[in-house]
Amino acid sequence: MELLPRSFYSRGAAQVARDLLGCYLVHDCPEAGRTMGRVVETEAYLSQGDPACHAARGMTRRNRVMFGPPGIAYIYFTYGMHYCFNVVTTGEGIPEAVLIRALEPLEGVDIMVARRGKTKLKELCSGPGKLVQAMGIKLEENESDLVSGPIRFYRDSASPEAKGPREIVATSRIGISSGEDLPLRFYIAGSPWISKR
DNA sequence: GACCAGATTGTCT
DNA sequence: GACAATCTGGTCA
Repeated sequence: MELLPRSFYSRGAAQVARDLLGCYLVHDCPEAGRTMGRVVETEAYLSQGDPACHAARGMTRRNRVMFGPPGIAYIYFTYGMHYCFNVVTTGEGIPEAVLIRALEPLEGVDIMVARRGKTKLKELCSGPGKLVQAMGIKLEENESDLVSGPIRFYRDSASPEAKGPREIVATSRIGISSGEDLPLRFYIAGSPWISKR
């Protein structure tokens, strides 16, 4: 397992979104322990020509993290009860991010079950709000460093099969009311762990 | 399975 | 005051 370096995030959000598929998201929680999942679904939000991006109308208190350096967590609250976990990409002053939409649960499944109150494995991480709850990611971890903080991404450097997913599908994003035409949602073809077909 | 309404509150105009 | 990068549990088939 190899920690993704800062340079991984210093690229355009669409490229990072594709390359994160098949990587491993790890959260080391001091209280509950470690949880880990494999990224199977992502969405990119761009700084240019993307009305659905939070930063499309300039910097605000909520989205200011997107304007900072890449490799930082952007976590926000929405719909009055859910959180979404994003990765800031590209470069300082260029507000782009990748939303993590679904994971295949791998480690600490018992912890995820307890946090989610669901026993079906497919109900643990098959959606952006669900995986935040299952992984125990908290709003306080907004702006934390993905290279040195409690939330990190790894890739499997050993197995050639795990170097990348077999096939990536690009479709329109989910849950937005503008920019629906852009093919910026990516998932691993045939994965049973994604949020929707 | 598909479709739909309701929950619930921070953020921005 | 409107709306949100969602989830859940209900109905109907």
